[in-house]
Amino acid sequence: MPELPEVETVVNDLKNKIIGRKIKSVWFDASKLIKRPKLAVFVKEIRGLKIGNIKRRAKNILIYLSSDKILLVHQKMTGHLLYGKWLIRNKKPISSLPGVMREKVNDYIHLIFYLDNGWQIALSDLRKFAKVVFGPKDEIESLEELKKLGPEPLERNFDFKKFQQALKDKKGKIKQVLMDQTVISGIGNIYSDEILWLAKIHPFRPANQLKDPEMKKIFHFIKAVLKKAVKLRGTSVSDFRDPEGKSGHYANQLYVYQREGEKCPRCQGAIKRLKMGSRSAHFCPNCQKL
DNA sequence: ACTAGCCCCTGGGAGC
DNA sequence: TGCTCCCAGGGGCTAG
Repeated sequence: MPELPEVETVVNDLKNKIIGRKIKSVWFDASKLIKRPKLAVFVKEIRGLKIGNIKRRAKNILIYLSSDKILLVHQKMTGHLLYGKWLIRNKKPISSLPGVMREKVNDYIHLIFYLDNGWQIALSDLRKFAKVVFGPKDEIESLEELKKLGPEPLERNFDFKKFQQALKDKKGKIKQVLMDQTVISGIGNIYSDEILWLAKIHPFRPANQLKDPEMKKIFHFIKAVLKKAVKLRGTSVSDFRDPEGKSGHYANQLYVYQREGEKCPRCQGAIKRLKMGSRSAHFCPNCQKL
């Protein structure tokens, strides 16, 4: 599932490929992914727009277009933004790049933007959770879902004071607080598990009861883990792919995520998985005491 | 105003 | 082999 490092990878890759290109037309077969505006308006208004900058905000991808428009894409669980060439056969996109194996994810392409250089940006999504929103710049930027987002953990001005401030009054379990996009943006289930294991903090600890040194450790590993994951182009443990369909390399750096029953790399104890709401937390009960 | 929990969705894996 | 059931989970939404 794409978290900050995966989305950052996608944004950086797309920057090199599609800035300056024009969107010629659109194809789709799952209109539910396009939340707004109405389909007819979307198809009509996006045609001919030129791609300016591309930015990441939390796990959202913001594609700035001419005419002061923004295309917002959230990949949610299984969404991929791909750059390639596809042909529509029997209403399904088939890769048309010579020598490129037809990837499984291509069966799940539900939206294609045709560019003026003959290439395409495609949104594939097995579970159809992804979200696409298009509209005037000021309208998109003032969407509640963007405005309520917490600070970006990798930004230089996100210092320990800001982190402390963000955790203050948060009675919830630290893992859930780390994943709360209104507290800090970009962290999901995988990296929260890893951060807390490295910091030796039990995922169920109430956030506002953490001592300063503990908070410092978490703060340190938030930056360290996310930076390293960005460098390694993300984690492909479920099915993250970059725009060329390639996997990230952080998966073999994982210490606890999806390693239930395996030995803790630090103390050789057994890694546990506990339900936390509708999510699961992976941790070492020996290293991470409640 | 908060939070806990359901829901969206579909493939993969376990169990029989 | 083939069926059923459970699981993965970001975030929007609702009920309490």
